[in-house]
Amino acid sequence: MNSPSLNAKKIFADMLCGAIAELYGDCGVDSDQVLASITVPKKEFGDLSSSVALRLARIAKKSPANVADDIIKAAKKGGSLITGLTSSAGYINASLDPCEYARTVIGSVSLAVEEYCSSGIGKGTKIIVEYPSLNPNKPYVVSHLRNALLGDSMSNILQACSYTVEREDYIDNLGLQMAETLWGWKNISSSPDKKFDQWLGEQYVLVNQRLEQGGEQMKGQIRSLLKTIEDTNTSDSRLLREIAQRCLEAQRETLFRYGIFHDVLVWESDIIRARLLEKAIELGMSKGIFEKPSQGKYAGCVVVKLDRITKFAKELEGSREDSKVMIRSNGAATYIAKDFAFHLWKFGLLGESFTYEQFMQQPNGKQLLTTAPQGKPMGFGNVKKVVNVIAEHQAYEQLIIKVLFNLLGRDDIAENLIHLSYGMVGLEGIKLSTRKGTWRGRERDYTADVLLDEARAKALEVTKSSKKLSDPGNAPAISEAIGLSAIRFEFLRVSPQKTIEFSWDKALTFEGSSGPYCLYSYARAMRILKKAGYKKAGLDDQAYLALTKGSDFELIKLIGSAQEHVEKAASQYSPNVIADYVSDLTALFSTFYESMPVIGSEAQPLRLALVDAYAITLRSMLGLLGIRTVDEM
RNA sequence: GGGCAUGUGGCGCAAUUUGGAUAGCGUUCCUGGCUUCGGACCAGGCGGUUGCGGGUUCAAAUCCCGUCAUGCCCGCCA
Repeated sequence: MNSPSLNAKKIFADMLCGAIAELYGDCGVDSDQVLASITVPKKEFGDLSSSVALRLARIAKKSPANVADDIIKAAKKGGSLITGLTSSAGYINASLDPCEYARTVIGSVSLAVEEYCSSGIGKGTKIIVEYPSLNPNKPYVVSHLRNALLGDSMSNILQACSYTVEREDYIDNLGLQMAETLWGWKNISSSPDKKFDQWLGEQYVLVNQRLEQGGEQMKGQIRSLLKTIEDTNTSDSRLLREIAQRCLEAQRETLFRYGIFHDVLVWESDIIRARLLEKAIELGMSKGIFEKPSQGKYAGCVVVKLDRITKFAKELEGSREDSKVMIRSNGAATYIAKDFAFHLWKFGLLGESFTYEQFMQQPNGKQLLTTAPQGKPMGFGNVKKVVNVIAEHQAYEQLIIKVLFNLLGRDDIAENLIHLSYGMVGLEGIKLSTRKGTWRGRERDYTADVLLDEARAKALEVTKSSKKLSDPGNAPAISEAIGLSAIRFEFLRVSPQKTIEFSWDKALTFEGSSGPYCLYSYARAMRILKKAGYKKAGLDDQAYLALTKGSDFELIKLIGSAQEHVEKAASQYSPNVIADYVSDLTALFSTFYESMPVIGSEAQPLRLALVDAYAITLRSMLGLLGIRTVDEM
């Protein structure tokens, strides 16, 4: 979809460039800079504004105001869209022909419908988004939810930009946490009496409580379990995979309720089994970036020396060690080694490697696949770009992976490895720990399940007394959608790198800039269309003459910039750009709604088409946040 | 010791990447507005030395230097 706002800017930029070339020749201000100088100003200054004259003032040795006037005089008309240029305080302001621009915007929306907000910038590029990679031994709590929602929304946004997206979830089924979980399974006599992930998470807390009370014997048992689960042929490792499987299925129920889906699960144990790790170590040895010291501190280990890096020197300055261990002296791989192997695979440097089978059918109609020993190759991986949604406290580890690619001479890959880092979620003064069990609050558990239950319950209080529902029986389903919108919006409106002090009450706010307000706005728009018996049809040019230069045109301009916002959200890896846009859009619609009657007005055909364009745009932008609209509430 | 992130009206955020007009939005508080398409609403008002100090520039929340505060990280844990 071509962006109407970007097209308008380009026309304006071309006019400016022509004039600048004529007046100043090759003055060092190129067409990209001219385009970048154009913004949407406050409406009293016009529809578009360029600050390029301010920049040129020095070169031209004139005041910015004179430069602006000269450029306006020299500018040739570039079609009928831009009707006039004026200067003010050195800025060059352009006015758009409202009817023509409205025709472009409304025409584009009604032609493209659901595709209206999408962009082609990622066409032909495969990309992996990995999220949330929660260990399969606990329920989702609010802090994990941020990861899952960011990953889901980011995937939607990249898809809207025509990237081919693989949604991947890494299942960390080896390691200490899982060994502890297995110990609990074998030594604490209790059987699951609730949702399995919740129950397993509670067991895990019990194990940790016992560990704190000491018990060298217990610690020894866990250490030995840690070894046996790495060997895929032991009964313990098979038992643990079953436990993990059951936990995953329970966790999926939560994710599905939140509308979060994946394409493939990649198990840590399969990385070992498929010999990715071995291949990675061989590659590192043969390229000379790994070494195996026979003496000194790292005797018997495989390490990577960090003193040969050609990038990232600043970030690693002052690190306490100049080497990172890949393989321990006892032969066990470190987390970083496995992650490195995984990333070599992601970028296609280790070939196909995995086989897959179906894990389950998802409610969105798509299969969820999983790596598996007796499956078949499916062609995942081998992508150009990787986005890892991982908490900020793992930034150092993510940096090391980039460093390893740098050492391999593959800075191109390092640049395409994106760590979508996000800040931690605090909870009303409590630091959430799944180990200590602080997610089990006094009044409630701070799990994603409970949060959505409460959000739905709060929505239901309002919805059940609503007189607007065509069928009161729909209230529960509508309330679930409203509750979900509140939560998703609350998490996604903040830029990822900020920490969130999560408040149960604030997340369930339905007023102001919030998910439910967006849904409410959508329902109002749908009501107008329904009452008017709106049928989609092309508007004749006469209908556009009813346009004013008030909130109707402001709304059209904002709708016209949807793609630009989607592209910005994608290139900055910031779903909050979409949330901000949706806030502005809904607020502007309210202004329009209050000040410009639709039904019965002389402008009815135009305004109905505008309401329809608004509804389509809002629906697809909310869709990028994973928020689904309801027609009534 | 070093690195990363954050710091913007009482509270929660945007604008910082690419310097540009009076720093926007939500909320709280105050004042108005429902015989007219949905009040989960709208209009108006109060509220800011953009942590602090320098520098660059015609122009700094934005760039540079320094500094303070908060959080996280620098393991043969994951």
